[in-house]
Amino acid sequence: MIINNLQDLLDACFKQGVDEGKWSDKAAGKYSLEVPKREGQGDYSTNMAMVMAGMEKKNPREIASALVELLSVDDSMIEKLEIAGPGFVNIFLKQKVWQDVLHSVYAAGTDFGKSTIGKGKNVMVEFVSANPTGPLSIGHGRQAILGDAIARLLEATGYSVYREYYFNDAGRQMRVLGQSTQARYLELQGEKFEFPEDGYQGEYIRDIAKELFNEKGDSLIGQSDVLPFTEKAVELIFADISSTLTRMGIEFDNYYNEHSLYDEGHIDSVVQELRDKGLVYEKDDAVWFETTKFGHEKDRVIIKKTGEPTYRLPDIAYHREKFKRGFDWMVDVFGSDHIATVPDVMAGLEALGYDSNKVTVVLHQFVTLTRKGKQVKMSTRKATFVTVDELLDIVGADVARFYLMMRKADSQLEFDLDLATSEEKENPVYYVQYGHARLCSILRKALELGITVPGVKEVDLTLLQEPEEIQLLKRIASYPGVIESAARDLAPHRAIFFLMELAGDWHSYYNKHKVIDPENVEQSVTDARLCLVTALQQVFKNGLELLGLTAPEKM
RNA sequence: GGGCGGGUAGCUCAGCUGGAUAGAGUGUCGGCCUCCGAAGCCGAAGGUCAUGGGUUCGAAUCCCAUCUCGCCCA
Repeated sequence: MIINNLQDLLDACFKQGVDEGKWSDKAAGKYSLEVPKREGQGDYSTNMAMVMAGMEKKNPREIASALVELLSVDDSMIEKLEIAGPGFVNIFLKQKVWQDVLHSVYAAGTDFGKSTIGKGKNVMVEFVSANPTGPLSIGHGRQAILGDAIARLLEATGYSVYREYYFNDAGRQMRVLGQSTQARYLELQGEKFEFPEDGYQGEYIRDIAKELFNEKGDSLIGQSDVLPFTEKAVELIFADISSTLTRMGIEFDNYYNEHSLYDEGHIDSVVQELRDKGLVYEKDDAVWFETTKFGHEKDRVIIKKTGEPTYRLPDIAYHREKFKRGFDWMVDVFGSDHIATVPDVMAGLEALGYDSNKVTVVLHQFVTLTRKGKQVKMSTRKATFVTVDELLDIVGADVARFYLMMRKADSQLEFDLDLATSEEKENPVYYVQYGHARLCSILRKALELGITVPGVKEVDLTLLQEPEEIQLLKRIASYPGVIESAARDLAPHRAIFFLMELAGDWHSYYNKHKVIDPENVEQSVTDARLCLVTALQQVFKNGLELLGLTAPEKM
């Protein structure tokens, strides 16, 4: 990559300065090389002179001019050097550097943008992990898309990725689910029924009851055990969830049942192990874990006096299993309402001798849904929510995906249903996809006119020198770095922003310059531009598909 | 009361390890199709980066305090 080459050159110059006694090595690693925000400030810029000025007690501009002297030895990349402002050294590169980017795109093809920084490492991404109590809500949808996008980015940077969905189909929550289903079943047949006070009121419970009636008739009327109701509900709800995930293009490698932690004795063994290490004690008939030994303010109960574990215990046990299964890195994608469990799990893992730094938790804020300018309150229990399925019915998978990964996880995400459902509104998804379709359209046009698209080695790339062309080439060149940074910081929204910027550059170019125009554009220029178009199409496609979006050829 | 996250243009939000004159989309206003697709482009207006201190060559970014919104825990 261009910036890497330049960084190497800069480092070499810094070292040379040290060797020649121009300055000390105190600033090593402290200076940076970045892309200036404004036009006219170079393709790249370094603050090295300013960083050193304080340390060396010298005038920054003097240091800058010494640096410029060292840098100017290079004549392969650098066109021009400037000292500017308080002591920036602005570096202008030769056009050829940008034009040659097309060679990289052609050579890499569908792999352009991918890297190998994660090669040889196994990472598990745990996400969604919704219990089977109802259809996926928009909040789950955000998590599903975010988790999947993170997984895709990690794959693109060379990691071996394993997607896991963790769930619990036992306990009080499930009993209430069964009771709710039973009540609807009885109601359906005109029998007396008692709806649980905190039961699930959604319409889907009635559907499950109907299904149960279709299968079993009235044979369950006298049934006192709720188990058959719970089981049917779980079965149907899971089928519903997994079909929703499939619609969004999400597949898991594994569904991990919390219950297996009990069956296989992992819960007991965690308690035993903590006890052996003297980190557990009994008080008020409950079992406590001494989290204060890990810097927490108070100890935590792990087994209540009823004998039931608190949620912390299975969470710790589950994560210990992840370690035992040999993952080098574990990424957990949770809603911000799970924040409280995180420190406890981390303390548990430390207590058990594992390195909790290998677990990264991505917490995302909630999705607020607005409809006709008003916020829609969401609750699974009361069923006052829009499901992911309904959303997909309305806007389709591409729009849903795009919107749900457009924001960084830390920000609340406002999903305006009116905007998303209106077909007249302009939509950033279409803006990007249209960019791709437009490229395809030009290539179709070339085909119609009998113009063959030349290979990148057969054209004169120096003919790509319009400012808009250089801008596009720079944008293309930045793509691999964007993907790398998005993966490193688990921030898919950066890839989305890249696509919007790429589309913006392309649409502007399109409106100003013609690719195919035999009367006004030289054949050699058309050839070079067709190569640019082909490369752009590749980058659009790579970027869209990397994020699970489609790249339509026509719209 | 404690913890976490947010507060940047009318609205929704970017802004990466501190950098030069603050960014996009949308909305508003004004232009552009005899021309490869107008789901597009060009231009204009719009800001005390919540507030007050601090750190330094330099702060939307880091530190402290305050206000405020959301989530969680007692």
